[in-house]
Amino acid sequence: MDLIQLQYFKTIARLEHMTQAAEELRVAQPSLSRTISKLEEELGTPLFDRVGRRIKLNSFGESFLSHVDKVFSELTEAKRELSDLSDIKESTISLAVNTSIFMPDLLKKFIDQYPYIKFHQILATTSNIQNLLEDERIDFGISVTPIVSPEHHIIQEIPIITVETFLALPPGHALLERNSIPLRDIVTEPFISMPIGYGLREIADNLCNQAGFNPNIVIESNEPLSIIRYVKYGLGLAFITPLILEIDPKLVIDLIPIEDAACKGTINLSWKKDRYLSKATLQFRDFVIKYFHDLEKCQFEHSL
DNA sequence: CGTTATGCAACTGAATCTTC
DNA sequence: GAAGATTCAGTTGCATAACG
Repeated sequence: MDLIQLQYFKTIARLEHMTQAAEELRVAQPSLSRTISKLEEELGTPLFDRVGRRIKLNSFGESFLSHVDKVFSELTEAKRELSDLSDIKESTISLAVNTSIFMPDLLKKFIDQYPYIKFHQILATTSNIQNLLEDERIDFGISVTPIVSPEHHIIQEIPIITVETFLALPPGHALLERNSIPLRDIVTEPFISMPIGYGLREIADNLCNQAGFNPNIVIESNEPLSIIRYVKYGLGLAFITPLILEIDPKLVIDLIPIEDAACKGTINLSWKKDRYLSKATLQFRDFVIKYFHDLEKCQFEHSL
């Protein structure tokens, strides 16, 4: 039994399709078929049920897969640990986020301090972040809504900053006279919004759902600067967090608090418990916590 | 027709043998 | 003992059979 066989097995178990697995693994389908047959022969039990021209992981296969996953997980951990020990400075940290507003500023400041660390960042929904962490395909998740329940035992999640969502209004808008606005008063207003998948969109959708309406989104953009410009041009209202204004001083817009209680939330940092964290990832985690601590302090001072 | 399994030839790499 | 040749087991890809 060797790692190639286990790698092949893992792929077929995931896809439950021999031809697709062969394509993904870049080997000929017959070779893959033969390799798995030999593995099954060696284990003394079939790992897949052949139903007609379909193959399906059976109970032996499921049991074996959980052990194979552990083997690969151990090897990955070992590689990372050795990489640390040999002081390899080419560390890469992978992240999945559902809010990217502060990422350029955060990463710029981190890379200024740790220029040898590289990043791989993807945008993901809250539930995708949870899956990616569980599969160890990312080191950290950053989300504007909690990704797991507190009793979840695989993922560790900590709130790193409290944020309040405000309404951004165009200059001269009638509602600017008010000190605060209940959501029921803006049911018919047009909105500028982040696309689905972004945290701010999740927050906006949740707020509107709780207030009992679907927002009339006239423009979607994933660029905060564009959203603010559209609002300034009077094309609609937008839900935004003042954090964005702290990070980019060029952005100036009138904000009105929302009366509904649900508009306050936290940005959360999450990672997989019991996983070996390299020096680079530990440095990053500490940096993120401090970054948001400073940002919150700054936000608080401005509000005084 | 699409998918998996099988026969066969070619290739690969490790072990062993031969030659110098 | 080192370098090249040979052997052999295991793996791979191509062609194709079997199957639904």
